[in-house]
Amino acid sequence: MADQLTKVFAALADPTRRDMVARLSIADATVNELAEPYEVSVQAVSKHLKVLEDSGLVTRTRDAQRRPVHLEDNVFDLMTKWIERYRRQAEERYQRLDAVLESMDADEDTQHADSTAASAKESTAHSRKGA
Amino acid sequence: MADQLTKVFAALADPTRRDMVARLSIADATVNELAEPYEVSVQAVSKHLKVLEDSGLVTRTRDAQRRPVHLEDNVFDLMTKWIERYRRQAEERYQRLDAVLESMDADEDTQHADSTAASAKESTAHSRKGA
DNA sequence: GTTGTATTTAACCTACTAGTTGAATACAGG
DNA sequence: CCTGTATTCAACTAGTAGGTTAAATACAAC
Repeated sequence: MADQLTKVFAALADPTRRDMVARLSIADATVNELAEPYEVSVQAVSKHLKVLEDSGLVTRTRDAQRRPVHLEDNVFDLMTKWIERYRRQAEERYQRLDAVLESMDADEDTQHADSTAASAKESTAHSRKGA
Repeated sequence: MADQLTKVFAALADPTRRDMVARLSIADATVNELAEPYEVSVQAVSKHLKVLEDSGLVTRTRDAQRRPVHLEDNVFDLMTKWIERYRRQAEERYQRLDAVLESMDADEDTQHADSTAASAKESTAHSRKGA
C-alpha cells in the first residue's frame, strides 16, 4: 500500500538486503546461491527477496525449479531523483545564506554584528565542505 | 548500533519524515512548526526528529526553549555514493551483455538461436531505457 | 515565583519485521 | 512413480516502530 519510494528505502534499510543488491549488481543469482553466504535460513532470504521484489528493485524469471533474481537498476533513479532534488534545494539555500554573510563580513569593521547575525553566521560552520 | 547507511535509509522509509526533510531543505524549523501540518501529535513529530537526528540527516541547535532543526545535506552523499556504485556496476554488466547479444544478432540469418540464447536475449528487454 | 510555551520523557498499545521450524509445491532425472 | 533439489507458504515468536496520553523539564516573561 505504501508508495514505491517508501518501499525502496525500507528495502535498503537492511544490511542483508543491501548486500544482496550489491551481489546482484555483479550477476543474477538464485535464491539458494544468494542464501549461501548468510547465516540465516533460506526461507529468511526468500522473504528478503519478496521485500526487494515488492519494492521493484528486483524481478524474478523462471528456469525449471529455479527462480533467478535480477536487479532492476532503473529503480535507483527514483531514489537519486528524490535525494538530488532536496540536496539541490538545500545547497541553493546555503549559497544564498553565504552571500548574505559575505556582505556582512564586508561591513564588519564599521558596524558590529548583533547577536542574531552572530548566531546565523555560526550556523554556516556546520556542513559546508562540498561547497 | 546499526551503521549510518542503515539508519539513513530507515529514516527516509517514512513519508512523514521524508516530508519533513523536504520542508527543511527550504528552511530550518522548530518542532512545533514542523508538527503543524501533520495530524499526529507533537510528541510523535519529536520522535521522528530523533530518528532523523540519529541518522545524521538533521542537527539541532538551541534558541531559548526552542530547538531549531537544520538539514545536513552532506549525508545525502552517503546514499548517492552507495546507490551510484551499484547502479554503475549493474549498467556495466548490461553493456557487456548487450555486446554479446549484438554479436549474436549478426549471426542470426545463418545460425538459429538456441533456447539458452533466446532466454538470455529476452532478459535484456527488462529495463534498458536510460541505456 | 507563577504562568505560559516549547520540547522531551515515560508508559503503554498495536502492528509490523525478521527470524525460526515444518509442511507444501514444483520440477528434473533415474 | 519415487527421489532429490529449489523454493515458497504457514504458523509462531521476539523485538522494534509509530502512535497515543500524561508527566517532566527548560526557559521567558510578567
